[in-house]
Amino acid sequence: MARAGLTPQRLTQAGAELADEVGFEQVTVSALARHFDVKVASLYSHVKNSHDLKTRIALLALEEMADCAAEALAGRSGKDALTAFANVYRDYARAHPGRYAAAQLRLDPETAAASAGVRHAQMTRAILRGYDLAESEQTHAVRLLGGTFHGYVSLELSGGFDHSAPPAAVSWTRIVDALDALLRNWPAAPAAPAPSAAPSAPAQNDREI
Amino acid sequence: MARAGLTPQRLTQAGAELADEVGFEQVTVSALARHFDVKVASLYSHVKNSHDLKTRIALLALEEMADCAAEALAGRSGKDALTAFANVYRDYARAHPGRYAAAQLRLDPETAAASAGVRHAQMTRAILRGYDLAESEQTHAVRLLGGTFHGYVSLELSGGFDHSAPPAAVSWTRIVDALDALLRNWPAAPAAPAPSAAPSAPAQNDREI
DNA sequence: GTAAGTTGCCTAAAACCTGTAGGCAAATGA
DNA sequence: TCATTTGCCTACAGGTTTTAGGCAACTTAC
Repeated sequence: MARAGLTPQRLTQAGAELADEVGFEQVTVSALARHFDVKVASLYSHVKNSHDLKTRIALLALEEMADCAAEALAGRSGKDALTAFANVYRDYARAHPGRYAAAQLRLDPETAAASAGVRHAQMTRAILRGYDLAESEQTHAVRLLGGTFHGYVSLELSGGFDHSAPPAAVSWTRIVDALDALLRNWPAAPAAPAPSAAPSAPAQNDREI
Repeated sequence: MARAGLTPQRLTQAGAELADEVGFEQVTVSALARHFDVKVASLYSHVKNSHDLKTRIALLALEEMADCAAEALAGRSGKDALTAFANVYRDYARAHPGRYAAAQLRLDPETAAASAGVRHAQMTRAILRGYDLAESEQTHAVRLLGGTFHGYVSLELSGGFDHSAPPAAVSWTRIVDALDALLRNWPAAPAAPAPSAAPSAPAQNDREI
């Protein structure tokens, strides 16, 4: 019988496309086998298991996002860079919701460390060079940007902004403006507490619900 | 034979607990049946199907989060309210990762409109009363806060901050500080573009990757 | 060109999850 | 007590995951 020409790369690519069409959750070894018109068991020579397949799709998505971001950042700095970076993030998620969901897959530490997620974080840090932040504040700012971009896009994709005005794109622009303003006027860190002093701001809510 | 005393409520509650133990993804009708030491088919008299079960867990989580937030907000305003609200959000997610994941389930519009998610959004808006924002900017600010809180917590839970200093709790505090500063110095909206003018800032990246 | 070795896809089968249909027994209530 | 409702059951059909082992199609070496 003719061979289908399966490879891990082709499976990953097809899996990514399938994810964008029907959602990352629906990407299954069976569905992929149907797509290649091949028996399910055949795929197990190319990917270890279902989780391996999903991980490969996640890594592909992270790679693509980092590539887009790198291209968008080239030659830009300051607010221009921040805006370009933010838009790449949102545009990618909207164009490729399945891959974007894949990129959110929790990777085991070694895989994550070897992924393009690291490049992404480095680029976020590079953007901050256009702002005047103390070294000790940079990680906080990186996490703020990462969290905000991811959170906003994630809420938008899940339909959270669908039924209220204004359109999500308008808020997005204003939010990037606001983050730019925030980075230019980053609040001073509070004085470090004396070593033996009680914590200055106890958690306000740590009870079990 | 003795009856197990199943009800939709008990199933939902047990499902929520199971989600916190093994992850929302792993909550299945079968697993729940095992928990009650009952045959799988028996559950289908109480919940319509697997999706119905998950939706009920999501609604429970949204309800609990809104209750916690309401309690934390009582008697507070300004930065105090912002901090309390933010901490409720993060603390709930850390204490109940499975329920938190459930709360992210995409609900159909009617279900979402009837859920406690609405209350949550109203509380966010209430917090903004402590700041001096133009009416037209409030929705943007609500979306910024929602996105940032959700995004940060989501990244933290998925382990994104595990392998870098400082601890996630430290950045969290600084980020809430920064958001407070931002809300107190919200940047002016740019002048509205003339009706027939070209868009002032074309998207920087809308190509297909 | 052909024999040997490798690779690729196959069949078969076990285990688990979802969901439907119909049945019997326990609870309820007149 | 008898009829009805309710709750959990058995049985079954269909789908996904994963392993084991087999044969045919490629590749390579002589």
